[in-house]
Amino acid sequence: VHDVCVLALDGVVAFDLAVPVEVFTRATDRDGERAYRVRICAAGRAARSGLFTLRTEHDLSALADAGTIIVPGTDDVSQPTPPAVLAALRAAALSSVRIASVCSGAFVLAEAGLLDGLRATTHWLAAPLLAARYPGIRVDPDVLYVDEGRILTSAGAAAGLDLCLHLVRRDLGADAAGHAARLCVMPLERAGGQAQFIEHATPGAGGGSLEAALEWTRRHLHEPLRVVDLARRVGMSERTFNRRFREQVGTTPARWLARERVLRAQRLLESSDLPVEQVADRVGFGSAVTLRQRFGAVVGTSPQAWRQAFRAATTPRLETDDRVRSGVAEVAPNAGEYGGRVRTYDS
DNA sequence: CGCTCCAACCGCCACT
DNA sequence: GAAGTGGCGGTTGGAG
Repeated sequence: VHDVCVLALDGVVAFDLAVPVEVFTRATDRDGERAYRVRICAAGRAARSGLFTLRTEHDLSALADAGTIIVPGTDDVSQPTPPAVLAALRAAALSSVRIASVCSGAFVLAEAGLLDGLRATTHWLAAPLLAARYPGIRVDPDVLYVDEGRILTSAGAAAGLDLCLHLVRRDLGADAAGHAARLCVMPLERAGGQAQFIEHATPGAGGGSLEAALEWTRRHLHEPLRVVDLARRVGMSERTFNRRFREQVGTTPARWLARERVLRAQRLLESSDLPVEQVADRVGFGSAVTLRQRFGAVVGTSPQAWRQAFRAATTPRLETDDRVRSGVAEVAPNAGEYGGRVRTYDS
């Protein structure tokens, strides 16, 4: 079982802490078994948090054998992180562990020197401060999360949810992530590159929500779809449709569409033996070449490699744990839409 | 890998 | 005047 360790610092934001705890404790693999072992650890086994103090069974030594470390935000980024915590994080980073921050947790990673030279994000309010304090970090204040492979950062708390689901999708596949998302009653799983600001459609106002249109589109992914036609379907000009789309979804129609097609393809690869050529066709990509290109940008690996890693990770019951972990590490060493070497998408 | 072509996107602006 | 719409055209980037 993949080992997730959530680090509780003094002043930890309860919501940031709860999100990974809930997502990872509920996520299940294909056989319905819990896929993660989740621990909360804190220096001295205790952490203050606003209205309460949290006591836990694990101290910082738990970081040493974690597969994934999550660092939630704290309420005061001007407070220096205890040296012992920084040391434990640095030591852990030397292994193959994956480290992710939520919200202002990015400041802790930065302080530990783990973000130098990397792209990263944090809550939009704190982004300027992060950039000013650590010039070596390429701070992107506009995205929900940044995946640099072994190091991931996410924006405000709700983006932490998107980040956790993203990790589940990398580890266990699109189906498991979709299931986890439904447990959270998430309306849509958002891509990392989406804007932090999304104008929420006020019911009844103006042209109305695009949600129905998105749903229709998802059901017709396999058809050739052009933006003009989608706009016509909802009775808007292409120009207005583009505008509404950016406001409500946080990205452009074509990018959203490509991502939806990739996620559908990912599921098909997991659940069927269809050749890549046919998978491409079924999800509406013009060719297998196009599928491979887009798939790589989103998932960080090739369709064929994903299928094999997925099979290897889920079929045999014995030794599943190590295979999940190492399989992922091998397949997606720098995965993600925003992985350093992977072609970036927005921005 | 490089080339060509065209859809997609977006700034600008006139118009409701 | 404020707010929203949509057409135009230039640039970009994706598909083949």
